Amino acid sequence: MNTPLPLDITLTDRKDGVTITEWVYAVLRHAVMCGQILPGRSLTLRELAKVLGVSPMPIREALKKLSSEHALEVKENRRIIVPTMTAMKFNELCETRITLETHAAIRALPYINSTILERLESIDKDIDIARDKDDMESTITHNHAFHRLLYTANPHQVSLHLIESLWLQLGPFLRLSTERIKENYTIDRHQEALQAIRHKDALALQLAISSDIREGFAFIGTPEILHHFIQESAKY
Amino acid sequence: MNTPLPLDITLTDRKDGVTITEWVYAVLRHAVMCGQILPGRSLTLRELAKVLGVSPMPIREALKKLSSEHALEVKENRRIIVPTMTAMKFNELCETRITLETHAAIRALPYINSTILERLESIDKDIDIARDKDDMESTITHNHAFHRLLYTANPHQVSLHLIESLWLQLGPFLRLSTERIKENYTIDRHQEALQAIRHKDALALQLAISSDIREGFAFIGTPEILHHFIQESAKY
DNA sequence: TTTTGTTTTTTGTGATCACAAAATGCAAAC
DNA sequence: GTTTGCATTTTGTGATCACAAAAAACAAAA
Repeated sequence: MNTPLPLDITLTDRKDGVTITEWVYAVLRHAVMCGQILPGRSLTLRELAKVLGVSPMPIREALKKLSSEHALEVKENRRIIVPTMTAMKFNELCETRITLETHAAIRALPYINSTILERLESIDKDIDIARDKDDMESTITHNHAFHRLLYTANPHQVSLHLIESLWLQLGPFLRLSTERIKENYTIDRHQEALQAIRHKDALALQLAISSDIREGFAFIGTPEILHHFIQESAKY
Repeated sequence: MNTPLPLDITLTDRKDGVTITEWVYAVLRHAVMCGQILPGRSLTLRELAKVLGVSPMPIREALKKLSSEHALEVKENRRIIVPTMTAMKFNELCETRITLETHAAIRALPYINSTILERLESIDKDIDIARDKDDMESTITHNHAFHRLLYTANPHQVSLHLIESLWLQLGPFLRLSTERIKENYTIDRHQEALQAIRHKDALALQLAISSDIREGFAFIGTPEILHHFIQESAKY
């Protein structure tokens, strides 16, 4: 049998007016997004209910919601697991991210005013601070916030939830990159993106975003390293 | 108050091994996809439970799943409705469809063999037959099957469920096009797509798919007509 | 040691109920 | 006619329970 592995999940406070289901969803989503649960780990209603201190019902709804966003996977036996990964699927996810996010960025460009630009610059500073402190969880969160703010500048935008679904599917592998992210001295392309926004240069923005995404997964290095990561995660 | 409008939904048989929730989901999804429920219509657990002859529980799960795919919308008061539409949002949905589906088609192209090609040709014939019989529901279903088969030729494909989410969001407006689809003598671009596939011509395929999608909504004609449609649906 | 068959436990599904919040219906007042 | 206030009904949420299927644990046989 597999080791139980005690499920180290970041619990937040439940705000007023938030239903239990919504809170459970947010907690589990954050855990997946930040790679706190390894691929292949199976999740049961009663175990999570115990860990989060609620009845199985809200867990059920939250797990189902995450499953339909492909953050989790319902297997044939109805067991719910964090999806496993293949090198080809990983590549598809990255390429789809690039296609969808450059699309969203370009269509948001006309709506970006000075207020939004300032907030983007502010978030970019937060990312640098978090990275300097080697705070992985915070770096990921702020990085997502940067992209999210950019795309939602378009008030008619419909693609964010598609994009977030891709983030969720790649999430479990962000943890595996923790060790390598330092040695590789990864730097993002947000400065180039901001510059492109200031000049209202759609082509430059497209280039910046696609480079940002592609280089963000450069820690993978070679297909061999990715394959090693996948094998590693499959042990549990 | 609004008229109750008796909810005319196509009920199918429930196969063995399919859970009640899955069956309810399939039925409601098909209803939304084919525009059998008008935008703005609010759906309640107990009403649907009565119509489908099941307990409220599976309805609850199915509605939640459809909501997280943006096929339905959970309002602030927790009431679940078929989403309303704006002209700008409609446009965004179409453009996102084009971006995502051309991406999926191009990445599927290397995997299309003669077997798949034959099945695509077969489905295309089905579409023509259904259209000749003015069978709207069947035309829509076969058209989706054509696109779905094309994209899933790529075994590593991850974008289909994103694409289907867009189909679901546009679904409620397919019914509104029923009257106009005949007079406009709409024809699809599937022949061009098949030709491009035979020649392994990615650029031609991209053009065929994007034209197919764009012209598929040409019945909208002008923003004024779309606006009229939206106003019309808002009455209920 | 490995395999096979049987028992026990745990699992998700779905039904039912209690409850607070929201929607509705209806009457009195302007 | 229109608005305002209150009583009634209906709503989704979440807890609890029964149940069949799957998983796990264990025992007997090779």
